[in-house]
Amino acid sequence: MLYSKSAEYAIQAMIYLAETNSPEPVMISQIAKAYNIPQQFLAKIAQTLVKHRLLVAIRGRNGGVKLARPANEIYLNQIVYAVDGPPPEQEQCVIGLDYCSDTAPCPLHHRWKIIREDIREMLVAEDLADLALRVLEKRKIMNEP
Amino acid sequence: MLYSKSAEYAIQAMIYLAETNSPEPVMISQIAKAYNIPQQFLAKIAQTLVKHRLLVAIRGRNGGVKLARPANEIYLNQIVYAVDGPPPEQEQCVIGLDYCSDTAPCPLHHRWKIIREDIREMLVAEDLADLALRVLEKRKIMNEP
DNA sequence: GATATTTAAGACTTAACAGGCTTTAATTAT
DNA sequence: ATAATTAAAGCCTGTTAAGTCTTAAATATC
Repeated sequence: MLYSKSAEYAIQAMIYLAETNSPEPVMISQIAKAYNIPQQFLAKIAQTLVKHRLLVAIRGRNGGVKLARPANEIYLNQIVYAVDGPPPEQEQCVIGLDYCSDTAPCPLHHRWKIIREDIREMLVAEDLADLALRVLEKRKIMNEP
Repeated sequence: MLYSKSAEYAIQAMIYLAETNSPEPVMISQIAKAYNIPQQFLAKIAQTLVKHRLLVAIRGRNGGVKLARPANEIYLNQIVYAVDGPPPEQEQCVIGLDYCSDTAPCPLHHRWKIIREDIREMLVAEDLADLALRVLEKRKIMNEP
């Protein structure tokens, strides 16, 4: 809906790294197992994240990946942008009209604009440290009977 | 974003029919030209809309398609549903977690729930008569110097 | 009834996404 | 040095969305 499956996996993996918060690198196989992500596929996604400097990779024994900077400095939109590519220069009309603007709006323009902005804000506002914390809370709830 | 390209074309075509508001059927080729939709592709989409009783098709000379009922009784979500298929039984978690609910929510759950509901409401609320009217207004604005 | 016109239907092509498999390169431990 | 381990990189496969092409069926006009 908001991003590709690859971006979804990327978010999960980054959250996992923020959760464990380990100074040592974490193996991709371990992340894949924890979130049930196809390992080879995640490996390729990780490469992209390394290239975009969201992850740092260490090869060889005791290798793995870790966050390239503190979790509270990494935001969802950065991850999505890195994996799915940059958002379109010009906003696309929601019903696909060639021309659609504030002054000559399509029927859904104003209503959609608000929603689109809400989505943008959500992805811009949420950082990995926050997300990891709330995932841990979720685990706590789920482990209670 | 909200629906497939096919559904987008379907919406455009249905709006066109609501705009012209003709008791006579309108040829698919004419609709395709008006909204710059690949004709054969639109023909196939139209078949789907006929099967879902949103359109009525008349074959042969002077044939074409027309709305199966008054424009103000056709809503966007019905079109999207017809073309893209029914929405999933269970809402998918926005970051792809296996289990995610109000009581054990993923980090984005509450925030996303509101947005998702806004989208649903938009598609449920807008009917073709309304949309056609606003498209006509748009045209008027665009034809002014 | 023959013909032209229009949708219906199905096979086919193309591109992108999701995922798998194998080899290479880097690094650590022995 | 050598072997083991781990990410990097490349190529291959399956699936789906998007779009094209061809033939069949229905219908109005002549």
